[in-house]
Amino acid sequence: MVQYAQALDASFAALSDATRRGVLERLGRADASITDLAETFDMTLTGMKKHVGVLEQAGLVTTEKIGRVRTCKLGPRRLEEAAAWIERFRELWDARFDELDQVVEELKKRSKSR
Amino acid sequence: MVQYAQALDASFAALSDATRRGVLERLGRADASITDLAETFDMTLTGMKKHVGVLEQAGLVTTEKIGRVRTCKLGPRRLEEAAAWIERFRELWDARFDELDQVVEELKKRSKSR
DNA sequence: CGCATACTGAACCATATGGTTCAGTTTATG
DNA sequence: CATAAACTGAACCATATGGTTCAGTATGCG
Repeated sequence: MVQYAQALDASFAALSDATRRGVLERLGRADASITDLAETFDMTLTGMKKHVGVLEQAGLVTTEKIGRVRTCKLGPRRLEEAAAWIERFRELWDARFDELDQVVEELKKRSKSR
Repeated sequence: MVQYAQALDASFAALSDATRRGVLERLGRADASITDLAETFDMTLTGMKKHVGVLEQAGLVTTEKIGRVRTCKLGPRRLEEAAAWIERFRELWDARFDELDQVVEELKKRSKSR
């Protein structure tokens, strides 16, 4: 259960940066080298490499170095867990709000009778 | 579009901590005071207050202080955006993998004809 | 070989994060 | 009124994050 939590930590943390979300979208269109990505997001090679490292660590991206070039591509579908967490939580959330809706209805009735 | 990105940053960042995810789940069951939450997660009041602050900042939680007690409850459904981003991305992801399947097929054909 | 390309690693920097303690303030309650 | 409870804010700490520069290493190409 702890590992599961850590995986979620890593996934959500990886998604919490706009540049990294952009990289994921970019890689959704086509594989790219570090240089490609660095240029697209106007950043140094070193900086982009760190972002890719974070994504790779989270399992969202895989990379392979062939010759001089490291090619980045989308990794296995690690977002399933994150999506599942949100989904599970939304159900809970909805249940909670349904409860609140009832309270609101109750208040409306009361204000009318005043 | 920038605000939208920042909202996503905040949502995902808020979810990237196991304690905060736990707080959300806890609040899904019932509203709670800072003291309640601090005890549940074995943490100082001050520490918990910071976590609640992060969740509130991200719009995932709202709080109201009545008398001495600040009551925390789930906020408006801010996770919709986050869920939507992941969902949109998953479609892209699936498309990408389908595409790759096609490329693989293409390569198989070529290698046969060579 | 010689040079350019593509990446890598170390070091550095400013700021953020996750936590603490300690010293208040405000609000019950006996 | 006195004391306890519940929170708040400031200060501090260690570590992480997001970025840079600089100095390499490894590879491809003419």
